[in-house]
Amino acid sequence: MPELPEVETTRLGISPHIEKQTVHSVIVRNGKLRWPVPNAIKKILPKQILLSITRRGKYLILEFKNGCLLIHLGMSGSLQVVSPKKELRKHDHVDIIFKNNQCLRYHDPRRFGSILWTNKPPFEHKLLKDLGPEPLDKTFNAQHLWDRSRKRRVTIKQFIMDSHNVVGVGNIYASESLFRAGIHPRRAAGKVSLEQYNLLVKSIKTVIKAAIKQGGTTLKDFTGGDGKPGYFQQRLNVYGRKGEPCRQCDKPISHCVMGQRATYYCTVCQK
DNA sequence: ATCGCCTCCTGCGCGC
DNA sequence: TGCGCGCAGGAGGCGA
Repeated sequence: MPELPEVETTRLGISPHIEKQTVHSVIVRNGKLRWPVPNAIKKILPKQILLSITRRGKYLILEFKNGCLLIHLGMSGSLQVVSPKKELRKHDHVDIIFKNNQCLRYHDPRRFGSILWTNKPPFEHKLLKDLGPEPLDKTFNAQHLWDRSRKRRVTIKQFIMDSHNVVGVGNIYASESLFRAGIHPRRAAGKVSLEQYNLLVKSIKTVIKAAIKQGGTTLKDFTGGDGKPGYFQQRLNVYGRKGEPCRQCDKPISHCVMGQRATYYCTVCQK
């Protein structure tokens, strides 16, 4: 389950091999992702130069002269740059082969990810245009969350996982940052004070920065591709630790389901 | 406008 | 050891 740090690490890993390169061909072995992979890309992309790879939230944006490829890794997706001749694994659904004999290979067992094409500027695309700020941007601050949360009754956990409020806070980081901020995940977003949002924003930034740093050290080899997601290396305080002692107070970590998502917290340290 | 539930899919872990 | 079942999970879509 790639979180934002894994997506950013992926971007940094693949860019040097394929940026400014010309597409030779596209192979779609299984286009049944979250949405169908548009057949048109097989015609559109060849001979086009990949101008840049950027990121917005968990979307990778591959910019070409006449449009953009938007790639989301979903839960189990990954991208690797490999030799086009490299033996296929199960679930290697799409190859974008470049004239420098490098192949961008999309792998996704659960097929929750997506590969889309848009002719318009990418930020006008329906999936990108209403996204909230990047968590590490200065516009992501306590005032922003406080303003958006007035009179909102959704839980604070669901609120920070909503990409319209801030992008890149996945299920793991939501539990972890709420623990760091001492906020109970079930609190109504509208009842969280500005002061607490200040703590929460700091926590989110800290957790994500640490993960990006980790990702950079553990996922650097994108041409070989045996990297493990950064957060596996991270010391998790609550996520997946149901019944284990809280690292701050020793009380067993609690678990519940919120909005269909596993949620972990400490009833003593989080109010 | 907001909220809560559903859906896509496979691998894994658990129980027997 | 092997089988089958149930569940997790990102996030858009939809009905209430």
